[in-house]
Amino acid sequence: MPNKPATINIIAKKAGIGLETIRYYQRIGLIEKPEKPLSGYRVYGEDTVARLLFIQRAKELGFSLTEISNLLALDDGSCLETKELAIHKLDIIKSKLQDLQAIASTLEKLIQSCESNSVPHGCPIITAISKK
Amino acid sequence: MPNKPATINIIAKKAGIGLETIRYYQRIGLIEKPEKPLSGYRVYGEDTVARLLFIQRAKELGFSLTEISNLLALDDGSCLETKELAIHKLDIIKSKLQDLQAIASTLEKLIQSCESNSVPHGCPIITAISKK
DNA sequence: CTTGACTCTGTAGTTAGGTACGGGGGCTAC
DNA sequence: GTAGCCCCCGTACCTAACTACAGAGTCAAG
Repeated sequence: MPNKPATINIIAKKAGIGLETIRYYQRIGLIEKPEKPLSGYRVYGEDTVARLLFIQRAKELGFSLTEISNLLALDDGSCLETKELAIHKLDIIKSKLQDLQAIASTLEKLIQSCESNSVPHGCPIITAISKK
Repeated sequence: MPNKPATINIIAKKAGIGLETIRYYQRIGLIEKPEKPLSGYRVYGEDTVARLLFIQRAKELGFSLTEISNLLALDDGSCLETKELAIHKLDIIKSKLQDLQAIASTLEKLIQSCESNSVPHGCPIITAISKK
C-alpha cells in the first residue's frame, strides 16, 4: 500500500496545528481548499503544509493573521513592500523591548530595596511604576 | 465656584481613556466604584486617576488586564508576599524580553538579507520565514 | 455489509478587551 | 420650570483567533 492520501487530519499533524484551525484559515481565505472530489475527501499537497508552517512561523514573529495574509499576497515579487512590513513590525517590537527593559530594571531595584530594608507598610512598587 | 466635582467623564479625560472603558473596568472589578450619593453622580478621587494611568502604562507593556489586576493586588499584601509576587512578575517580564529579543533579531536578519539581495524575484524574507 | 473512524458543511460558542445604545433620571442655567 | 447636558445601569454588539458541535456523508477493515 502506498502512502495514505493527505487528508486534513494528516496535514494538521504535519503542521502541528488543530484541524479546526485549518478549517478556520480556509474560512477566512488564508489558505485554499483543494478541489473536492465529486464525492470523497479533499486531498492536500505539501504546499499546503509549507503554507501552514509559514503561518505558524510568522505568527511567532508577531504578525497577525491579516498581516500574514498580506505577506503571502506579496509573494509574487514585491520585496520592497515586504521589507516595509518587516521594518514596521521591528520598530514596534523594539519600542516594546525598551519599555519592558525599563520595567524589568525598576522591578529589580524594588525587589532589592525590599530585601535590604523591610518596608513597614505598603510596598512602593505600584507608586514607582505609576510615576515612570 | 470651586473646581467641579470629578465625575466619570472628568476622570476619563484626565486619564486619557474612554468612559465606557472605565465602566468596563468597574464591571470586571479592576477599579472600584466610589459610593454613590443617595441621589446624584459618583465622584472620583485622584487615586482613581492614578490607578487608571497605571493600568494604561502596564497595558502598553503587554500585561493583560488579569495580570494588571494581580500587580495591583500586590499593594495590599505584606512586604514579603509582595516581594514574592514581584519576583514572579519579573520572571515573566524577563521571558517576554527574551522572546521579543529573539523576534527582533530574526526580523533584523531578514531585513538585512533583503537589502543584500538585488534580485526582485522571490523575496528573501518570505523564503526565510518559510524555512525553519 | 456493518461498524467505526474520519470528513464535510454550517453554525454557534469562547476569551479578551472593549464599544455602543436605550431608557431612565439628575444637574444647571436661563 | 424646563431645555439640554450629563450620569447610571443593563444589555447588546464588536474584532481576533480560535474551538466545538451537530448532522450528514465517506472510506476501509473485518
